[in-house]
Formats: sequence, structure tokens, C-alpha cells
Amino acid sequence: MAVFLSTYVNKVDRKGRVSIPAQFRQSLAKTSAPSTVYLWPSLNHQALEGADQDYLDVLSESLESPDLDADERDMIETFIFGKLIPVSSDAEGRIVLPKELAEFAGISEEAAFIGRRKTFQIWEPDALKAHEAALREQVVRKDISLSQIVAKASRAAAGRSGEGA
Amino acid sequence: MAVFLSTYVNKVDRKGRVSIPAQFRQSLAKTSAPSTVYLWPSLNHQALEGADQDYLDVLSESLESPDLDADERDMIETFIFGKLIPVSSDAEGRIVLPKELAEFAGISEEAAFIGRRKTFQIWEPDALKAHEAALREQVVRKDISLSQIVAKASRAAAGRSGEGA
DNA sequence: TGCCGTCCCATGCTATCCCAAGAATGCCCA
DNA sequence: TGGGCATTCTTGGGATAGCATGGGACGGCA
Repeated sequence: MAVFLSTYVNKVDRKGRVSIPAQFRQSLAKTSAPSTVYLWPSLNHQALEGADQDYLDVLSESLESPDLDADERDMIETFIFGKLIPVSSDAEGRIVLPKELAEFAGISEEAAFIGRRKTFQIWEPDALKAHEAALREQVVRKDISLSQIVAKASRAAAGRSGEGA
Repeated sequence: MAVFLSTYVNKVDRKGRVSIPAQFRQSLAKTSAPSTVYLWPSLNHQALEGADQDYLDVLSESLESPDLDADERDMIETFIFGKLIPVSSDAEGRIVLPKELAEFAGISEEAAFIGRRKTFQIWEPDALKAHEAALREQVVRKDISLSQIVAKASRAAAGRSGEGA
């Protein structure tokens, strides 16, 4: 599965095309469908989410889980798979941003790609800035630090493996 | 089995014909009966459900399962198989929406196809919007996020494989 | 014989492919 | 260490093919 990192801002031409950042493409090259990415509107933000075929396969499989309640399943099928648009890149590594998705995210001139490991997001650049500012404020307010989070996670992992043994 | 994704809104002409979205057709092309789709009224919504031959075969087979209680079996046989209408597409990839189904879903001018992976639904566009708005409210209210659901599902899957071992 | 459903043909629009060039980056050599 | 060269990436525009949509004609059933 591809790994997406960093932030890139690329231009959207008048046909709605935008280059996938080269780094993302290199990552996609290793997946089972290198020239196809899947886009859908974010559930929680005015932004687009993107992923590769392999991620979608995992997601699809997780929907078969009997532990999901009917509401959640219906929601995912409607809002993710129902909105999901497979876009294939051209020879230059560009994709066409579907109109309804571009509108949803308020993207017209430029698009900011931000890697989120297994998925990435596409934002209108100013909206992304605002979002980041808001998030940073929370970091300060809640006094969050990276080392804290890592420590917490590894403590929890140790606990689980202890139970299992 | 065909996979249906995305949402498409197509026009219904005065003969009741509507184009199957090209993406759906490409998906159907790989199935055992590419020019036939099966339609039936949704159990839960004022909309139509659709699927390909292969899905119906699987569904039919699952009815043979001894785990199914008699009520459920009766319900499916009555409301799915009892209402099922096979429609075949013409050379242009259009189907004729059976009158009673179009009326049931309130479809007249336009029809919205929404992919739901193994099946799809056909809605009157405004009804679909309303349905989505209602669902979205639930997303906000329950504070659901995609990564949350994926995590939950994979945790559950891990739990099951653990039990099995 | 009239009506309805199916088939065939025509057309405007949209998306896809192909070709091309400027800009930025990294590498190599002096 | 600095400048020049080559490669890659991003961006732009034109041509082509596919798709959605509409109307007419033929054949079957009532």
C-alpha cells in the first residue's frame, strides 16, 4: 500500500486537471493499480480524500465485518462508495478533478495535496491554512506533544500483548 | 461480480429510457450476463435496487443456508425475488425503467444512480439529496469518522482471527 | 388495425489522448 | 566551490473518441 507524505500545491488548469505530486506517483507505482487513485469527499472536512486501490480493498473488506452496525455500514456505502470516483492519471501523471468534488472542496485555481500516510487529502490552499491554524491552536490549548503520544501508544501496545500471552 | 461506485444523474426520456452510467456498464461487461441488470424496489427506501446476474446467484444460494430463519427467507423471497424485474439494455447501453418501479421511486425526469459496491440504487435526485442530508446529520451527531470505522473493523477482524487460532 | 415496445441512426457535448514547452531541480565537471 | 548541463516535473493547448440523449422506423401483440 502506498505511503503519502508532505504537502504539495499544484495548479488546476481550466480543464480541471492537476498533477499528482511526483512523490505520490512514485509511491503509487508500487501498488496494484498505479495509474488509478480514488477520490471522495471527506466526511469531516470541506476537503477531498484520496487513496490507492489497495487501501480501498482493505476498506471494502472491513465492511464485511459483522461487527459494524447497519447504520455505519449504510453510511459508509452511501458516503464513501457512493461518492467514490476512480480517476486515472494521464501519461503526464495528471488527474481530472471531478466537478462536484472540486466544488465540494472549493477548489478552483490551486489544489494542495497533503499526505496522511495511507491516504491523502486535497484542499483549497487557503482552507488548508485555516484548518492547520485551528488545529495548531488545539495543540497549544491541550498541551499535546509528540513524545507524549508515542509513549502513550507504546504503553497501550505493551498492555495488549501482555493480555494476549 | 461487478463493482459499482460513484453517483451519476442521467435523464429519463419520454419513453422511460435511461442510460446506464458508462462506468457501471464497464463493470457489468465482466459479468456472466453483461446486458442484463435486475431491478427491485428497495426494502428500506423509496428507491430502486439493482444488481447483476452474479450477485443474484449468490443471494439465491445464500437462501439455501440453514442458518436463515424462516421469516427472513420468506421476506427475501417475497420482496426481492417476488418483485425482481430483469431489464436488458439496448445497443446504446440504455434500459427502460419499468413503470411500476419508476412510480415507486417517484422517478420521472431524472434518475440518480448511486453505486453501493456490489449493488446500486436508483433514486429520484431530490429524494436522494434529502436522504443524504439525513444521513449526514447522523455522521455529525454520532461524530463518525472513516478512520474510526476502519480501525474498529480491523480490530474486530483481528479479534476473530485470534479466537480461531 | 392501432398501440406499444424495440431497434436503428443521428448529434452535441464531454472527457481522454497526444504533442509540446517552460521551469525547477539535481548532477557533473572544471 | 561555482557554473553549466541534463533530467524530471509541471503546465498548456489541440485533436480525437466515447458517451448521453433525442427522434424516427420497424415489428409484434392485442
